[in-house]
Amino acid sequence: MTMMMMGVKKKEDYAIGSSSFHCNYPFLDFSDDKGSLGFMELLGVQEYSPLLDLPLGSNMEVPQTSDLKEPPQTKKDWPEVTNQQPATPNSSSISSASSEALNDEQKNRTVDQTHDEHKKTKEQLKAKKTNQKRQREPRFAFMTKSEVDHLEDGYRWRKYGQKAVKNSPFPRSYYRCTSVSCNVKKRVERSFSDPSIVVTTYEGQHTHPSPVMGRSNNFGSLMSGSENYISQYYQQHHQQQLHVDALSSLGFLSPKNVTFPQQTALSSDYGRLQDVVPSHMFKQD
DNA sequence: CGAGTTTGACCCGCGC
DNA sequence: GCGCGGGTCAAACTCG
Repeated sequence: MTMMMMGVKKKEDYAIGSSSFHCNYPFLDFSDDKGSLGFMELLGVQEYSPLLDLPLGSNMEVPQTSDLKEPPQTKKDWPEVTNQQPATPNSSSISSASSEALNDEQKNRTVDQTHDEHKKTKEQLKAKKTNQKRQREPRFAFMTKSEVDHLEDGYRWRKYGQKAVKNSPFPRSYYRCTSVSCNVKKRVERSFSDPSIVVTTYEGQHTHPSPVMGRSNNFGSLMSGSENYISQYYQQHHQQQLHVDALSSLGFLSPKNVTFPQQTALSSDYGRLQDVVPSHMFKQD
């Protein structure tokens, strides 16, 4: 699907909520697709250094950087959760109901076994922690204006947690890619300062193609459409190869097919999608 | 019945 | 050492 089929409108064509911040990012219209998204605005892409967990390309224009909940952190160990599940889920769980049904001997045995398992797991984790320098997966935060929290992006996700965010009425949801051996995670949360903004943070690389890419897919369309814009953005910041790698790892674009237009094609107001997409591609009302 | 969600408990790092 | 907050686990639950 192309950008034209998807429809692109200028921001000023929309009035969403009470948001009043200035934005130079593309505004994508899904209204002529059959999906339920309606509209979605890509507000910014934030990349994080895998080593320091600090945002890269810090001069990127993001409306409200405080919306990106990743605090600037120094070298901090990154929890190594992938493939570190307890070996025996059943024995590691302590259920009061089941414990009551057991006699004392069985209870003690079960508890001992449970403790052993916990101890084992902990020791294994500890050993790994001390022996391995853990490295963070690259992370990218997408700020989008959307009516829905969990945006369809072409991959299947399983929610594994939800936490209340401090100083925010909106919870943060944790998702993991459902594909086996794929450890990509993402966090989704709404901005406290502007509830119409959804901040999606991706972490890791998909080890498989998108299961639904190729079919009519809203977010896939968005990313294929906005990849040009994003690529150009990073070209401006001399990080094109890094970002191409990153986006391709997320399944958003194919490095082979990426072409960078001439630098001169970019105006000083490079953030506008209008500047990177021929004007005839815009749907005018 | 399998896949996905909910949710309380737990772990861990960090700041004080 | 302690409390707080972020992140994850996993049993219970829901849904198709």
